[in-house]
Amino acid sequence: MTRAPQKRRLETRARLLEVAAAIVQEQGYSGLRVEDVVARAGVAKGTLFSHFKDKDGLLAVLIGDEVMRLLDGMEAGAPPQGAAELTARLAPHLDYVGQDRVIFDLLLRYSGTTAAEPDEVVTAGFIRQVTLLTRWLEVLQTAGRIRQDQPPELLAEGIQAFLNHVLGVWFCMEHDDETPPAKALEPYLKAWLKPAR
Amino acid sequence: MTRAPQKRRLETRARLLEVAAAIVQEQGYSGLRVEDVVARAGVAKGTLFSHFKDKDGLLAVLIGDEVMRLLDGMEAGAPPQGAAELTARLAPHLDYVGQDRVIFDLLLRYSGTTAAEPDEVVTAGFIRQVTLLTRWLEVLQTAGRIRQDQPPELLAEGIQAFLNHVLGVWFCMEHDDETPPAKALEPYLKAWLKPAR
DNA sequence: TTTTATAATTGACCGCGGTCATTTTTGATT
DNA sequence: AATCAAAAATGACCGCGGTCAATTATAAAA
Repeated sequence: MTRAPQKRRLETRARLLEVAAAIVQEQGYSGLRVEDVVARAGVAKGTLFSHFKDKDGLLAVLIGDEVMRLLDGMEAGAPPQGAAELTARLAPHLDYVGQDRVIFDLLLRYSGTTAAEPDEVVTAGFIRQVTLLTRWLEVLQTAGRIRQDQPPELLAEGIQAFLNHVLGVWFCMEHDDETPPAKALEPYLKAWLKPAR
Repeated sequence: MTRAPQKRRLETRARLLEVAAAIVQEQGYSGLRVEDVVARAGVAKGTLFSHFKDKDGLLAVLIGDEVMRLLDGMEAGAPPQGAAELTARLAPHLDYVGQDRVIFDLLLRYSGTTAAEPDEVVTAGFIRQVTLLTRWLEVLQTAGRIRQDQPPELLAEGIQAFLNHVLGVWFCMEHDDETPPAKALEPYLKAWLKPAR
């Protein structure tokens, strides 16, 4: 008979996340070192890896939480009225992911998965985002403001592809180019959602 | 006055690449360890890092070469006659990249760059692929077989986005799903290139 | 040939993520 | 209280990518 996780353990886990979030706040995602986290949390290194599969597993929870918060904001507002407005609604997401390559890499690594395990907040976020997009697109389709010849799921996943594309280009440019992701996304969305005969 | 790289140095570099390619052949990209390469090449570790920025830099050359070979094959054949045939022409690329996550990650990291440095074969390959796609799409446009309302460059880069998308999903599935990237790509291409009013 | 500046190479060393046999804590059982 | 098994935590240890001051090889200058 296996026992449920005890209170003390959950506290430790919470403290680890708390400390990690604080360090990210101070030094950015790329500055997060496992040794710092465990030191400030007052636990041994092995403990961290008993709570999270690896460093990415820890980051996934942090980033997943943030994505969830962004999605709360997106869901709260009114659905977009047209293809152009869609870009604006996605801008917060692009801004967040675009600020640090670590976020982007991690989201890419997990964002295609459909099976959601307890800790996989990232995966859950991905599913939620595609679901939200699909719902929006359905509305736009019935309103006749975008193409109707494709299922909304396909269109939604296509938008995901474009999101990642413009972000990938953004990071490869190393910010020489001053075209922010949100701006770069527009032509793709316009062409992708344009009504077809 | 700086001197040109000497013969001996070039030989060392060539030997490193040779050995690395052999090890990849035997154990796959993920099995490549820097220590093995330098051991079999008969040089010190530091030497490798004077020839390549880091491990990825070495892999980039290997993978870039392979991509170039694939592109030779693509350019040799006749251009595709329609949107559907495009998928088939891209299949070799998808098969190659889809075989190992390391390849995918590395190509993603570099594939957005436009500035090509001497060693950046990956970048050169990316540019060449987009150029080739653009040329094909131009032909298809004048033949009236795909949409004409968007510049071929945009359509080409959109295809890149879809390529990466289906590959990303492919790797996240960990091969539970039996839909190969080439198959998954089709609906996106059809919808993306479909003539619009 | 000797000297000299620079190119090329070396390998001890470091940082950091991750492991695992061992120890400590905990909560149920007698 | 004493005993015991499972859970949790520990920290010495490892693998491996990457660095850099020191050393050696090389080609031009004197």
